Amino acid sequence: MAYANVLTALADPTRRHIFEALRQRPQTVGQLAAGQPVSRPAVSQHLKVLASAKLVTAKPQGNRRLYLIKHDGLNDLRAYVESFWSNTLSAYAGEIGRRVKDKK
Amino acid sequence: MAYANVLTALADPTRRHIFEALRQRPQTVGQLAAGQPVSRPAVSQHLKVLASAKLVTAKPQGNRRLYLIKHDGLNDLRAYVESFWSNTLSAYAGEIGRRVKDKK
DNA sequence: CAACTACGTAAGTTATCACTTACGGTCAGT
DNA sequence: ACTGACCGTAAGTGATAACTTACGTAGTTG
Repeated sequence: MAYANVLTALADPTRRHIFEALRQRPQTVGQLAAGQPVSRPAVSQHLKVLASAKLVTAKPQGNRRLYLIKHDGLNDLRAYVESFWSNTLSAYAGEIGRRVKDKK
Repeated sequence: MAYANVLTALADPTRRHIFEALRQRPQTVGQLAAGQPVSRPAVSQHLKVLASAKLVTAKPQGNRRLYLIKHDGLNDLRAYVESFWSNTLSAYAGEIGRRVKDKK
């Protein structure tokens, strides 16, 4: 059920921008805010959501906090997406037979 | 960029329930509404969102509309998730240690 | 034709969420 | 200790979105 938090976290465009900015390299809150059209507190709030979804983590360094991506944070979502690929086809096969189009 | 619509579509819990109900078997709007705690028009609105995200499609059958999952609708999201797996690790290599000294 | 069914859409309400400014706390440097 | 930089949180506001009821439309049946 952890993919639910991941989906809601990545549904927001600003949050995706932040997440993809961290994909390039770890960054502090100020650096992230500089690359976004929103204020710094807004970035902090978004980072809080991303952290609660286990997508990012903070590494305090003196005065600042360096945020970086948790690589295994997408595992649940990945598994969820993968499961649809093989599951629905077989489930549909018994239900409506040949009407499922095989686009391949 | 199509994964954005997919993310927002699957971010809503009710919409996920509908989507996963269709995963079992194709269903009409009335059947879907019977399995959900919301009204039938609400299900119709959710199906509209799912259809615009290319996650489901409708197959009119006489009086009713049979909805079923579009299997390739998750391809963009899948590719998006997959791309993170291999990309971030290499991008992060050697970056953290350098950031410690980096003063901005 | 009339009545019923199944569905989509319009209109309106309410709750949620993303954003702002203001404030408090922590750390480094002077 | 004082000052400034960096950051998180509180409080308040505006917009969005999920839901409701009411209505319109297309198809089926008697």
